[in-house]
Amino acid sequence: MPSIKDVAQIAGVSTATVSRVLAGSDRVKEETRRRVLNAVKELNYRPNLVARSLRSQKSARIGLVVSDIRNPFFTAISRAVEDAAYEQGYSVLLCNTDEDPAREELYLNILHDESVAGIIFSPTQQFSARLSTFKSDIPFVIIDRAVNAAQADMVLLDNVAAGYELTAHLIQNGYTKLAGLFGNASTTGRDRNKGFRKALEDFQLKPLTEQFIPPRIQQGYETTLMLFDQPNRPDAIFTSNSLLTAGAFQAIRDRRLKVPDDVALVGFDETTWGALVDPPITLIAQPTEEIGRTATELLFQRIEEPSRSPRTVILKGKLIARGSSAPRANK
Amino acid sequence: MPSIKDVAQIAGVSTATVSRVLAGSDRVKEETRRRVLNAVKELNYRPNLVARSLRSQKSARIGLVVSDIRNPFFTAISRAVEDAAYEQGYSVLLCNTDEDPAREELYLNILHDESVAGIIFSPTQQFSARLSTFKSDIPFVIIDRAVNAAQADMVLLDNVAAGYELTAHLIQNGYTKLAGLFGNASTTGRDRNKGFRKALEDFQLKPLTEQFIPPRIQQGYETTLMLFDQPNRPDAIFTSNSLLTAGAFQAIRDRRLKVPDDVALVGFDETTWGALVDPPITLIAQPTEEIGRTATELLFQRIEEPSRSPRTVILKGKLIARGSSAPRANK
DNA sequence: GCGGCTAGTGTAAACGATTACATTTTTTTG
DNA sequence: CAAAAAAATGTAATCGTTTACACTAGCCGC
Repeated sequence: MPSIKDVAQIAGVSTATVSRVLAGSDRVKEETRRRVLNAVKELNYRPNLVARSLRSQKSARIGLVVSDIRNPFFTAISRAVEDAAYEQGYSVLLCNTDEDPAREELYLNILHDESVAGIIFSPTQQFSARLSTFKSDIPFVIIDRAVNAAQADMVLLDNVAAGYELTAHLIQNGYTKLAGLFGNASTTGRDRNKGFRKALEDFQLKPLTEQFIPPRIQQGYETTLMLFDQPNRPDAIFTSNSLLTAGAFQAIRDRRLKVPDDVALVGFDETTWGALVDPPITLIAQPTEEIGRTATELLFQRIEEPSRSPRTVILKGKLIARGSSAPRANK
Repeated sequence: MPSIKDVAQIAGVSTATVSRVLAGSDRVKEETRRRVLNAVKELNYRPNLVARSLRSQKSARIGLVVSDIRNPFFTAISRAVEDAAYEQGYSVLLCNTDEDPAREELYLNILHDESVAGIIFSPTQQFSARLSTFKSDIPFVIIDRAVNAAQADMVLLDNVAAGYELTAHLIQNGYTKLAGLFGNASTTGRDRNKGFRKALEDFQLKPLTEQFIPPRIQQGYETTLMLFDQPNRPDAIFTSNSLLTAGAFQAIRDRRLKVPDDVALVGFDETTWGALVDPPITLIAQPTEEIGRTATELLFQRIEEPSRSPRTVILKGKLIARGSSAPRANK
């Protein structure tokens, strides 16, 4: 493995000069630069990033901490972050917390030890609470979930508005007995619940029920079955993320109910399957590409200038109305 | 940020001793060890992995290079790899090639520069061809796709057998005019095609058509529409991966055809949606957790002992028969 | 009582880059 | 043309570890 010394020797210069050429400094004669670049090519030299990192006390790596990579939302986000990062010559360390605060702590430590330049992070609710006490020398950007300790950069969806819009859509299409399934792992579920309530209130309705449960397919499934076993059955189910939507959909099928005639179903996040099932699912699509890209850009800006005042970017979701919430037939 | 020097000073020993304690060497007096550990705790010292990595010329990072993180198969794999790696104290650098050989090369270089300890890699077909010439000092394990240059560790599905089983299933259920959609980016599609052909041959049938196309939803969609425009329409469609399955399914819906009465559909990989659509999709499920875990273990073994003879692990898929290929009604 | 062991510890040289500072070479200028 | 300024390059310290080697102290056997 050639090192900078080998290059220096071949080019007949000092390592300092090689370093300068590679860093793109302009304080180097054109002819020297050529000699160095030739030597680099000849040896097929590539600088050792570990050494560079140690000496310069920074690295071209960022960490991405998500709560479940199998959630299509986070898959899409990580894809976007990775693309944006690589465009800037950064690589991405991906961490999966499974909504487990202990794993969150573990991974943040690891990322710290790895000297990442920054972290993009979707924290659990438990962690958010401690975030104010968690003072970090590493720049970070929060995505998807609001945290109170507002001295952090954030990229969020306007969840209250989205929840409102989705609920209003249901009501306007004639549904009145609404049940809500909300993820309990983050503020996202709570905010979407706020919008849900607000819409019901504005239309002078009451929610049939509101369930805060772990954001898992299985939980969505079980809870939905349970709803159907109640005497007063909902005519529409609002789910606050795609895993719950999938679980609810499955439960509806297993009970051989018709969507939307027996029960309507709406949720969040565009997935492969949302448009494939029959009927296709009405949902609020999040601009995942934009969220990931914005978060990455915000992070780079903060790395650049650590003391800049924190900013929060709030993006709008887009209602995609489909068959699962079609206007209610008169009964 | 405390360094090993600070710890040494507080404990009243040399940095060498601190290092020995941390490395778990036994050549350290019990009392000294206690003093050092106390100092570590007091300072909340965490060793700098970059420095360690530079000095010891190894790192606790591995690279995972997949062709499309949005493919649920790779999502599941990366999840499994990450879990297995972290159990050993390793972190994972995730790279996305999009089936693009240029990006493959880029990322392999980056991983090399980052001094990863090893790489888990699903190469494109183009790259596989060059793999024999690509001699790397970094241990790596190939997953999902066979490469000819057999001096590499591999973890593969028995794709020929899986293709055979899935095809035989269709035939036994009464379908005779089979069309096959195969991904053209890797050997996977080709191997599954082999099984497809073999089964047809064994049952003395001829394929209606075989299409090798990019493994994208859009391609699956367009190709399927095209099939329906041919005079001789298939009564069953075999797809070699879940993105093609999704595309085909969409095309079938758009043409308002009934599954399986008008046309049956089978594919690969368990996805969230496979069981949700109506009818649910018959498929070969891959043991993703096992593939990821095995690959990671193989990689650690090779890191441990670089000269060991390469081994190939071949795992079996599991046929999950569902409605989309139900026995054909007599016509 | 002395050479040889062993256990425990310290000293200092790596690892491969960057960079402050020093030095040399070239150009400008009065 | 000499002095000053600017440009180009080199020297060597440094980042935070690990580790080969050296060293000390205590103990053993003869």
